[in-house]
Amino acid sequence: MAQSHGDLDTREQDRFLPVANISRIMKKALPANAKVAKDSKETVQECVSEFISFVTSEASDKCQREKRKTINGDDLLWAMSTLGFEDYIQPLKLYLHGYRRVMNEDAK
Amino acid sequence: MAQSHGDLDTREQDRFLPVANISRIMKKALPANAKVAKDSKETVQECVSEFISFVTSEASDKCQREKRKTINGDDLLWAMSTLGFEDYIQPLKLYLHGYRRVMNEDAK
Amino acid sequence: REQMMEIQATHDFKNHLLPLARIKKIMKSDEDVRMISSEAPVLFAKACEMFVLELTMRAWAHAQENKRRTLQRGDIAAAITKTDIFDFLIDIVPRDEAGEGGGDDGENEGPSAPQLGALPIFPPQQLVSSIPGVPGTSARPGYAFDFPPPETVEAAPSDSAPPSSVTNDES
Amino acid sequence: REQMMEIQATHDFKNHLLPLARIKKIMKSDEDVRMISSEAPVLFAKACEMFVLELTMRAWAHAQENKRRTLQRGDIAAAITKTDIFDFLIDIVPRDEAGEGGGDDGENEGPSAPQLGALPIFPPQQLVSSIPGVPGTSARPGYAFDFPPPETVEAAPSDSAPPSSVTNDES
DNA sequence: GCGAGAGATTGTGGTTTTGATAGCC
DNA sequence: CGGCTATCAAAACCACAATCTCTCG
Repeated sequence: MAQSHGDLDTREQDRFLPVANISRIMKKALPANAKVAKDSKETVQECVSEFISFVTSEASDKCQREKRKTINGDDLLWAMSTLGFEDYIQPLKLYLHGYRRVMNEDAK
Repeated sequence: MAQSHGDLDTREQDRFLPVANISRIMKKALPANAKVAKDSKETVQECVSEFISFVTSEASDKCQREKRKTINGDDLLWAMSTLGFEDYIQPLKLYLHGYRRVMNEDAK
Repeated sequence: REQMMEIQATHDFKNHLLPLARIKKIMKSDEDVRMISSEAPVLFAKACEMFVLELTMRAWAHAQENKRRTLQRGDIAAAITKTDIFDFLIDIVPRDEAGEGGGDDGENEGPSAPQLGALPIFPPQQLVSSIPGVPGTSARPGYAFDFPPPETVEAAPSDSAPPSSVTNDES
Repeated sequence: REQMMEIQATHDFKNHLLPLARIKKIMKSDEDVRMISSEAPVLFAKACEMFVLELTMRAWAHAQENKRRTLQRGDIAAAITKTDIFDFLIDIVPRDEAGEGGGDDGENEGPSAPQLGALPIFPPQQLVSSIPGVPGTSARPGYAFDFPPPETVEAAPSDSAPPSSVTNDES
C-alpha cells in the first residue's frame, strides 16, 4: 500500500509548517538575486519543526517540575535560553510586550 | 476589500446574538398567525446587542466609581433601573432568586 | 409531583433562550469591561428576552395599525420612535425610515381582518409584570412572559428600591 | 499619521507569518504536552522566524564560499554542522552529506559575481538584535528582523506584566 | 484609612456536545 | 416566510490558575 498523499498518523501537513511560509521567511534572509532550492526549503521546514519540539520539550519538563499544566510564554523563553538561544530572548520579550499591548487595547 | 465571511475584527457573529434565538423569542410575543420578515429579525438582533452594551456600559461606570473590577447582577439591575427599565427589575429579581436557589441546591 | 415541579424549574433555569457565552462576548466588546460575575449573563439572558418581547409587541401594534400580519423593519422603527426608553436605539433605524407610516405592501389582510387598529396596546407595566406564581396577568399560557415558578410566591416586597443592595429583598 | 502606525502595528501582530494552529499541533505532538497558553504559539511564530532567518543566513554564507547563488540542502547541512546551538538538528542531515564541501554543481555565477566569500557573517548577536523602535541595527529595510514597533520603547512595561520573572525585562 | 492574607470567584484552555446556520422546497 | 435536514462552528462544561473581594490587624 503506497502512502499516496495522506497517511493518517504521519501526514506531513501535521508535523511541518507550510513550506510556502518557510520559503517566504527564507527569502527575507537572502539578497534579492539569491535562489532557494526545493530541498533547502524542505530541510529548513523539518528543522523548524524540530526546533519547536526541542524547545517545547524543555519547557514542558520545566512545567512538570513546577507542577503546572499550562506551557506559557515565559516557559518557552526560559527553555530557549537554556538551550543556547539566549540571543533570541530580548527581541522576543519586546515582541511579546507589543503583542500584549495590542491585544489589551483592542479589547480582544 | 471583499469581506467574504469572516472579517477578523468585525464579525457579525461576535457582536450579535444568534438570529434564530431572537426569532424564537419574537414569536412568543406574537399571535400564532403572525409572520416575521427577515429585516425585522435582523433589526431586533441589532437592538438587543445595543441594549446589552448600553446597560453594561452604565453598570461598568458604576463599578469603576466604586473601584470594583467585577460587574455583578446588582450592577446590571441598578443600571437598567437608571436607564428607564425599572419595570424589568422586579421580575428579574424574582428570576435571579430562583436561579440562585437552583444553583445552590444542586451544588450539594 | 413536587419533584416534577422542581425538575421543571431546574430545567428552565439551565436552558436559557440565549447563549450565555455570546452575551458575555458582547459585554466584553466594551473594552473597560474586564471581569463579569457568572450570574450577569444569566440575568441579561432574561432581560434581553423581556426587551425583545416588549419591542416586538410594540412593533406588532404598528403592524396592526397598517393591517399587516407580517412584522417588518418599519414596525420596529416605529416602536423605537414612539417609546422613550428606546431612545438609545435611534441610530439603528435611520430617521428617513423611522417615521414611515408603512405602505400596506399589498400584504394587508384585507377586510376580513377585524379592526385591530385599536387593539389593546399593553401598557408597559403590564408588559413586564406578568409574574408566574402570581395569578394576575400571563393570561395565555406559553405566551409572553412565563417565568419558571420561583418556588412559592415569594411575597414581592414593595419594589422600586433605590440604590444599594437592589437584590436584597425579603428572605 | 500616528493612527497609521498604530494600525500597522496591530496588523503586524495579527498577521503572523506562520500559522498558529499548526505550531500548536506540532507542540502537541509531544504527548505530555496538554495545555498551551495562547501566547505560546504567538511567541513561537516569531522565534521560528528568527530561527529560519539565522539558519538561512548561515547557510547562505556556505553557498557563497562555494560561489553559488542557489541555496541547497548541503548549505543547510553545513550551517547546522558549524553552529553549536544547531546540534540538535544533526539527525536531520546525515553526516555523509553534512561536511560536503559542495561541488559547484556547475551553477556558480562565474567571475561576474563579486567575491562574496568574505561577505560579513553577522555574529549571532547582530542577527537577533535588530530591535524596531531602537535606532541601531535593522540596517536594510524589510530585510531580516523587523518587528512591528512596540509603541515607544517601553523601558518599564507598566502594562499588564504577569508576575512571572523572565518577562520582566530590563533587569 | 490602609495593607495583607485567606477564601471566594472568575478567567483560561481543552474536551464534549449541542443546536444555529445554510440550503432547499 | 416557515419547515426541514446535515454539518460543523461554537456553546457548555470541567479543571486549573489567576485575580478579586472582604475581613481583620
